[in-house]
Amino acid sequence: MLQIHNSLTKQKEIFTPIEPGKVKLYVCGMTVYDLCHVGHARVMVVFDVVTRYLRASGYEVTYIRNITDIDDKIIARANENGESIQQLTERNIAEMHQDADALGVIRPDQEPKATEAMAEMVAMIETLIAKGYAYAADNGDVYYDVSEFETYGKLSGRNIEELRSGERVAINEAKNDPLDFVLWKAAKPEEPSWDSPWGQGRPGWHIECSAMSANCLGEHFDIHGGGQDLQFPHHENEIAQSEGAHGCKSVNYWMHNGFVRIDDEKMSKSLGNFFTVREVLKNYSAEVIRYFILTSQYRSPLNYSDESLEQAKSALTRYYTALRDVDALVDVKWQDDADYGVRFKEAMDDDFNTALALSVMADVRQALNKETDNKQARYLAGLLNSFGDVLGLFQQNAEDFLSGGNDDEAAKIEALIVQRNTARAEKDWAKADQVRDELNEMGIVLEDNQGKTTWRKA
RNA sequence: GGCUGCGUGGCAGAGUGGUCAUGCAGCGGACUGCAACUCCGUUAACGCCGGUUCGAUUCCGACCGCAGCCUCCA
Repeated sequence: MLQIHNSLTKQKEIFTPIEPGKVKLYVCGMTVYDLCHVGHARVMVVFDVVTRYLRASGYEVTYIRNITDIDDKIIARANENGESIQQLTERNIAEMHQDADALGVIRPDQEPKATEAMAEMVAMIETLIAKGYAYAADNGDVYYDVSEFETYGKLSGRNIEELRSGERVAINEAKNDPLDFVLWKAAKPEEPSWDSPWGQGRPGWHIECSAMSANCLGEHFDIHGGGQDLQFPHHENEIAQSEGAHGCKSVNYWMHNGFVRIDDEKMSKSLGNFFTVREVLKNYSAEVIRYFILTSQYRSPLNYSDESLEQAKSALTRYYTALRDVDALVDVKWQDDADYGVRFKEAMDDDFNTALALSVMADVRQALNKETDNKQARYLAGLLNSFGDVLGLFQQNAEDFLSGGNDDEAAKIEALIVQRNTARAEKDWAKADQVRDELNEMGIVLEDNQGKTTWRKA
């Protein structure tokens, strides 16, 4: 039975969907003013695996991941670049898709954009005002009156008193209370704006997710995910908005993934210590990044380092080496496997423990390497692929992974291998080793197996 | 300051009241012309101090250290 750690209750709970057999999932996606970094990659990969596993478990999943395409940073960046907001956001959306595709992340069923949900947002704000949860200020802004929402703070484990005593609450004279948050911002000159009952303006950040999730999934849905940093205030405010406007519980299970860190510090744009996916891809294949992300449970911090990437690369190389020479059966389903399959399920059912699931796969790999019976070996390889489908691993041809995309050099490498094998046949070891050294310098490792020589990228 | 969470072997990272994680690396061996791959074996851990217990890395408490949130952030 699947258990999910619910941020709302801070404990693992048995997952029960609202509608049997169906799961409605909403994840907060990117604000598209720049390229994705490894932290964004983690969110995408984690919830990709959640979706894949739910589907493999028989659920029909509707997966929504929004795109924030209007906010302060976007406006600022577009101005800096001297381009339109649309140019900036469209380009970054394309870049994001490129990264996500490289990482083997399946596209969400819908990717709603904030700018395409203006009518829904305005309507929701009107409802909130009508119900007394929000007020229009003199300056044209509309604010949410936090004191009106009784359970404000339930997600982040705070109460209004605590928040009020915090040192960093910004002072804003238009608000009745510093804790109130903005639903609608009056337009400043030169800023993009939309019509509203409160004049020209644009939405606050939080309202878009309340509007779009309700729009795509309904007022009450199963799982809402995102990075841990969104828990407060973003998701807290989302609850206040959605539940205030709709008068019902909005989300059953809140899932928050841990941060990617560098030297024990959160990787973030504001700290400037981030690596974009694009940068990392120059040195490591996307699948290595994906494997690295899956080596830790999604709620744990994940420390980014070259060493960790190297470890992931070595581990993945061993899997592909094991898979390379076997003609895997294609119709193997891990769900039918009484040994490894059961252990894999137990791991994944326990709040998507991919780290533990990978250890099961390591056992399968070893069994595969030891297996002398060809039929059984083909089964084990198929099993490994079947697990890989859930984690989004082993989706490429083993040869392609191991050659590291060195196709242009392949002919040269093959020629050198022939040279070396000729030398070996003549027992000219000096010559054979010299050729191998030459290949090593090209970053190519040779493997002599059962009279056959294969190569891979180091 | 308030609120969360965390501290496991060289590194990464699961987990458990009393036999094993696993991966990377290391060491010894088999295989190999030598390597690589693979296999076999192997080393090594549970922040600190108390408490509960027959027994605690695992439960409880104090302490120390770290991170995150309280402001935009995945």
